[in-house]
Amino acid sequence: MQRIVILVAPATIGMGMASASAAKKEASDPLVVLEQFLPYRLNVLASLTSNALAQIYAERFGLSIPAWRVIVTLGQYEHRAARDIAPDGVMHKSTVSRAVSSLEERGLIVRRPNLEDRREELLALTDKGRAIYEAVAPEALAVEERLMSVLTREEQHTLVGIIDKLTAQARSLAPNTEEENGA
Amino acid sequence: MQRIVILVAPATIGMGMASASAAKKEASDPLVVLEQFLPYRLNVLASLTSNALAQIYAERFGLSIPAWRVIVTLGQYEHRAARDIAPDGVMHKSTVSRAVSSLEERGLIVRRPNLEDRREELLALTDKGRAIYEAVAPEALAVEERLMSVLTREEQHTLVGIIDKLTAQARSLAPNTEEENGA
DNA sequence: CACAATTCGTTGCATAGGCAACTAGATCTG
DNA sequence: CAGATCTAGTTGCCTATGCAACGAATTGTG
Repeated sequence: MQRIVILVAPATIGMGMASASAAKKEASDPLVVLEQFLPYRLNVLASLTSNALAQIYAERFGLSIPAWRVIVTLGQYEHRAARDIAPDGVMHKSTVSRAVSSLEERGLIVRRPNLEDRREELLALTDKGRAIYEAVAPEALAVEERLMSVLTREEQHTLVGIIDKLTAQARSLAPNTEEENGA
Repeated sequence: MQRIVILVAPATIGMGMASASAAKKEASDPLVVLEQFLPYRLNVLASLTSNALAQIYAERFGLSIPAWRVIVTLGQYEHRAARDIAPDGVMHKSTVSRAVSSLEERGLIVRRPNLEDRREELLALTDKGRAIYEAVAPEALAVEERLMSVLTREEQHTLVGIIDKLTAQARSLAPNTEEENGA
């Protein structure tokens, strides 16, 4: 089912607002139309998407989104320090720290001090953690698959390039903190 | 010295990734590569984008993102009930309620009981509120403009269609309540 | 008309997560 | 080597916000 956005042409200036339907009347000259504002649309899409996933992570595997990101990263790289969990600094280090603690308590990952640099600890999945990883990953991929299935091959390909470009640009527009900037 | 964030732009699986640390060995067969996982990428992009905007809203105008959404909606529709603020149910009603209270306290909007249905209240910008709207809206549009400027015309056009499709699909994948956070 | 069900909006509660201060360890400067 | 500076990770604090219960008003059903 397609959601239809009806675009109403700007109303004439000076129309009375007496009737009840006035509540939905457009202003004379809206500067911004929220439903067309790209950052808003991106947020709506991202939220819907991660909510669908978060539901799976939480209900079926007891994982928060930060925890999922730790798990999947450790499935990807056998050993990682906490600071390398969110490669692009998307998660605040305190968020990672708490996710790691919680996963360790549940016995899904282990921390081993790095003898070459004792500030950091190397993380790795336990067997139990790997089992969860192997159970949740296909489900996550299936959701991604179902999402993308509404796009043509060409659109899928284009989208990846667009996201690359926009992400790089968005990064340059947020001149913020350089490091573990939360996002 | 300064930590360098390495941006890998192309979507192709990175092999020659110049890594700073030795602990980046890839696992034998990662099921999911986080940096290529679409929902993750969408979240990163949406977060970066709304962070850039949130900074403007907050620092220059003292507005939270929910407050901005209320303001821009009232700039678009002269009178609206609170429940129609987030047309697609992206904001939880309690979030809207709190944003509305805060904006009213600051004298940026007024609430008027709807005599035809006294459960709801109609909201409207005050002059002060409209002034802020007229100041912040162009800035928001400028950010959107700068974001989109890295895309070709065709990509821009394609993107809108893609977001429409993906949003509709994401909605159908999250059958339950459609409340959402934002940013 | 009475009463159940629904809707709008508010609020108490609990939790997530950003921020900043802190500890411990490493690195850089002289 | 000593002190300054930087980095990894933790934690207290605080705000934002989802949830659910609630009151008030409306609508639907008999």
